[in-house]
Amino acid sequence: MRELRIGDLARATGISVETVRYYERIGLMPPPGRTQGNYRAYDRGHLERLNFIRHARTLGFDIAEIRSLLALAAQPATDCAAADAIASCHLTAVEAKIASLEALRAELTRFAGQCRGGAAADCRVLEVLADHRLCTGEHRLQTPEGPADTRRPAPR
Amino acid sequence: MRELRIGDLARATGISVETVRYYERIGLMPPPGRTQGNYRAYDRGHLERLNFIRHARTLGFDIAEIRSLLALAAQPATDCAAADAIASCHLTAVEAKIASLEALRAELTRFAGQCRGGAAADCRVLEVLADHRLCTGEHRLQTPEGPADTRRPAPR
DNA sequence: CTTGACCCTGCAGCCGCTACAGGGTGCATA
DNA sequence: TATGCACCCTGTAGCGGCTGCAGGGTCAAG
Repeated sequence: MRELRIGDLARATGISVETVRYYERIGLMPPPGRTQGNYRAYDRGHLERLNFIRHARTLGFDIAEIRSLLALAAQPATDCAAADAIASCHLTAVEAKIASLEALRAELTRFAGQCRGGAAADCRVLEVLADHRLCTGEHRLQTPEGPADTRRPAPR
Repeated sequence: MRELRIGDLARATGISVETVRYYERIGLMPPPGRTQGNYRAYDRGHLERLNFIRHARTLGFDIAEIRSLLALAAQPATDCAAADAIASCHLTAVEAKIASLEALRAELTRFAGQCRGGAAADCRVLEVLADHRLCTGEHRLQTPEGPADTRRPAPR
């Protein structure tokens, strides 16, 4: 099988050339051999490793986790429990993130899209942001009697 | 009401002192007045603005969105539709993120926590990462650094 | 007069890339 | 042989949204 240039590797995995070089720089990919013209020359092992990395990134594992998983995969005799622990821990984190985003969605649906076309002074969105207690269901305008913007305008 | 030091503002909003200074640096907070000892001196307007920012960040708005929302809030006469559009757009993004995380969770639950205590060579987690097609239900071993087999290289 | 809490500026680092600039290589075509 | 073009190289800087630190200044209490 022919040697692979970095662009071949990129096309084969869907990872950009710059990112492949970045992975090498941070030690996630081993430095490949070089051609006479100083081009990186990859083999099938590199391709498989990069695919492994891509799959793991797609699943949301961070670089440190991937490093550990690669180390475990490189030693087939070790106990698999460590790999399972990483995955389970990651699953828990994903579930937590989903929960917090769902809470966010609940709050946003409470006021987004409720525009009645009025002026900003009556805007439900801006009201809620100005006084977060409104999120809990109350509905009162917070703009004080004086103009809300006695402060200087934001620079820039 | 007394002037507020940056630490007072931080305590009152739950935003760190460093972050308040950062918001000033990027023009999200207007530069406050200074005391004789060159301390920042904030007033109630600053406190309200910072609370607005915190609420918006809590809801996941990014800095650019917050800048727009603040600009709209500062001009009570303008049409509120713009604010509503920002919020609705953000809601859509949140929903998309939830959907993609749920897909992730589905994949992860398919193999995380299935450790039978064996060696890494038989590890379901590492198998899946080495050959993502396994996610769809197949079950065959493929160590990433292992000897080249007859599997064809990934297309694309 | 000293202690300690607070404040100041400026800059570097985090993560995971991404995007240049400024040059070299390799192959097909005129 | 010359030319063009796609590809490759190194190095560096930037993104967003902070966070942390060094090395100093200020201020009120004891």
